[in-house]
Amino acid sequence: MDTKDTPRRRGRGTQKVTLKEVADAAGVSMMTVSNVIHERANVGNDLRALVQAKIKELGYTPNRAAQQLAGIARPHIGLIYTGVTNPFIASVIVGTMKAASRLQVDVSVELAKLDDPKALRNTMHRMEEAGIDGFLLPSPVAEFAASTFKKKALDVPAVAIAPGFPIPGMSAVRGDDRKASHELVTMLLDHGHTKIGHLAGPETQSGSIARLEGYKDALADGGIKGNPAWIVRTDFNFQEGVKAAERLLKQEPGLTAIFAANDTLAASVLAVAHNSGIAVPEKLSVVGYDDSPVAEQAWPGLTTIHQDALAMTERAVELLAAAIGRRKANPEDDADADVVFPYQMVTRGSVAKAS
Amino acid sequence: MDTKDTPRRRGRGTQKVTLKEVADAAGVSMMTVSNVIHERANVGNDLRALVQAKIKELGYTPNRAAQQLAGIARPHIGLIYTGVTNPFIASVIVGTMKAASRLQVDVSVELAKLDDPKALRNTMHRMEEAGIDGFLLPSPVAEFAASTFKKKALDVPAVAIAPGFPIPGMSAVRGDDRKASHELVTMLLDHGHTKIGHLAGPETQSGSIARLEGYKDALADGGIKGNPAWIVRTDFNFQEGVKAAERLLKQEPGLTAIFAANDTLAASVLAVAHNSGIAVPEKLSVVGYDDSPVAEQAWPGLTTIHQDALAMTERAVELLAAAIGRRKANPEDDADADVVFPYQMVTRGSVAKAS
DNA sequence: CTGTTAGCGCCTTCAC
DNA sequence: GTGAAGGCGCTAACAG
Repeated sequence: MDTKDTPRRRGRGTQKVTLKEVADAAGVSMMTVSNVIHERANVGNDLRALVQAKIKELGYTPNRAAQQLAGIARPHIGLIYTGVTNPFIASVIVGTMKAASRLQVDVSVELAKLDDPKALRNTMHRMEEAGIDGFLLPSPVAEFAASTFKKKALDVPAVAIAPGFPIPGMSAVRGDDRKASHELVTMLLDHGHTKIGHLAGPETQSGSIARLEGYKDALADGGIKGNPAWIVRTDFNFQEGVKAAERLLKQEPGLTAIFAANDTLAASVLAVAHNSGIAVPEKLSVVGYDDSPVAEQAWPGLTTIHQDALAMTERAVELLAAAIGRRKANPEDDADADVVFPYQMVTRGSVAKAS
Repeated sequence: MDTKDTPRRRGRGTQKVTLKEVADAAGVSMMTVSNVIHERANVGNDLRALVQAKIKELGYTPNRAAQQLAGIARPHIGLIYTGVTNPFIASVIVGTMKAASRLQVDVSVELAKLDDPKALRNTMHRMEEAGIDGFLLPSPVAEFAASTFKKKALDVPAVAIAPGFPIPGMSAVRGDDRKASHELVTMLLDHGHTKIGHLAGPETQSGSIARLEGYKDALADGGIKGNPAWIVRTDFNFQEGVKAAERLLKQEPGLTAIFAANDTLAASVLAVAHNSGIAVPEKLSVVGYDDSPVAEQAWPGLTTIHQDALAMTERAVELLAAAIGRRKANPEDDADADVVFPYQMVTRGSVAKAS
C-alpha cells in the first residue's frame, strides 16, 4: 500500500486519472499518450500497446473540457422541441442521443414555445452565441424557424426532421408524406370507396399540407370529384379531433371512409364512430398516419403509414454533423440535402370494402 | 469600422468574445468581470452596471469548457433507459431535459439492454468513470441496477423514477401504486363487481408487484375471496397483453371487471372484448393505470390512475442534483429520500355497475 | 518516431 | 474593493 502517492482527486480538479499520470506510468511523454488516444500513426506498435494497456489499467478517460479548451472541438448541436404531447418527439430525442454518442457530438436540448415567433428566434440566437454549431429542428419547429429567419439570418446549418416538404435554407430528412398519403387514399379507392373524408392537421405544419395534397391527388387520379365539405381541419389533438370528426360526419353522413392526418385524429374518428353506432370498418373505414402506439392499440387496429422516426432522426444528426464539418472547412459551404425515407403502409383492421 | 481589431476567432480558439476582451472594453481587470458574472458582492454598483452593459454589448458568453476545467463543475447526470416503446419513458426523457436546462446540469442519456445484468453494470461504471456524478434510473432499470449493485458498489447517488416501492441504496420519486390500485379496485367493488380479474405486469418491475398487492388488499378488504385464476401475468406489451387477456377471459368467463396493470394492457383487454363481442362497459368493466395517451384515445376511454411522470421526473432531477451537491460537500453523505407523489383517479367510460 | 514549449479561457489564491 | 500570478488537462506546433 503506497500511501504516499494515493492519486485521489487533488486540488480543485476532480479528474481521477490524468494524461500525465498515464504517461508517467508508461514511462513516455504526454504527447505519446495523446497520440495513442487519437489513433495517430506516429507511435510504434510496441509503445502503442504498452500505453493502451496502461490506459486500461488506470481507467483513464480524457477530460472533455480540457480537450475542447485545447482546441479539439467536437461539434455541438442544438435540438429544439415543442411539446411532450407528441409521441414523435420522444423518438426524436432518443434518436438524437443515440446518434450523438455514436458520432461524438455534444447536444443541447431546448424547449421552445411556438406561440411567440420572437421567442424562438431569441432562443436560437442565444444558443448560437453559446457555441451551438448547428440545429436539429423537428417538424413544427422547422417551419416556424424558417418563417422567422426569412433571409437566412441564421448562420449555422440546420436540419429539419420530418417536414412535409423540403424547407428552403435548411436540409431535411423526411418521409414522402404526399406520396404515402396518395397511396393510402388510392388503397381506399381500390376498396371501392368513393366518398372519402379527410381530417386535416394544422396548416402551420407542412406535413399536414403534404398529406392533404396527397389526398387530393389521389382523388383526382381516381377520377373522383372531391368536395370541400369532405375536409375538416383541426389540431393534432384527440379532443379537438373528436369535435372535428363529429362535424365531418354530421355534415357528410354519406362518407364511407376517412383519412385522418395522423393516428391520434384517426382515434378520434374511431371514438365518434363507436359512440354513434357506426361500425368500423363495416360502415366506415378509417386510416391514420405515423404508426404511433395508438394505431396498434386502438380497436380496430389502424391501417396507417409507418415512419421510422428514430432512424430518420439519426440520419438527421449525421447530416448535421457532416454539414458542420464542411462548413468548418469552408465557411461558404451551403449545400442543403433532402433525404427522403421510405415509408411503409401497415395494414390492420380498420379498412373494409365499401358496402 | 475599426478594421485593425476585428475580434474574430484567433488561434485555435473559437471563442467569440473572451472575458479579457470584456475586461479591456470596460477598463477593469478580468477578476472584476468574473465577479460580476458570478454575482459576487464585491463589486461596486457603478462598475457592476458598466461591466454588465459591456457584456451585453459584446454578446459575451462564458466558455463552459474553460469554466469546468477551472473547477466550476456543473453536475453531470446520467439517464439510463430501456426502450422507446413505453410512453412513460418519453415523459421521463423530456422531463429530464427540462429540469436539466433549468437547473444547469448536464445530462448524458444511455440505452441499456436489460437482458444481460453485467452489461448494465459495465455501462454504469463506464459512465461513472467518464465523470457522471449521479444516475437517474426509471423504473425497470432501477430494480435491475439495485440487484446488480447489491452491496452499493456504486459510489455516486442514484434516484429511481416511479418504482413500486422504495429501493434500498437509492432515492426514489414515485406514486403510491399500491394504494392507488387499492382505491381503483375498491371503486370496482363499490360498483357491485365481485369477480374482478387482474392482468399483472412482469415481476421484475416493482410497480407490477405494488399494483398486484393493491388489488389483493382491496379484495380482502372488500371481503372477497380472491382466486389465483383471476390473475394472469404478462409483459407490458400490447400483443402479449392480448394473449393474456384471451387466456384470462377464457379461463374465467364469469369476470365482470378487469384491472390491467397499465393502460396498454387495458387496451389489450378492450381489443379482446371487442373481438369477442363483449360490450364494455356493459358486460365488462376495464380499468388501467398511468393515464397514458391511449387511455384517452381508446374507446371507451379508460378509467385509470393519473401519474404525472413529467413532474415526477423533474423532481427526481432536483433530488439528484441536491444529492450530488451534498455529497461533494461531504462524501459520506448518504441520505436516501423517498418522495411519494399524489395520484389521481381519472374517470372515463370504461366502468359501469355490475349487472 | 518522440519530447518540449506554449497556450486554450477561466478561476482561485494571495497580495495590494 | 481590485489586480497579478499560477494552474486545471489537454493539444498544436515545433524541435530533436
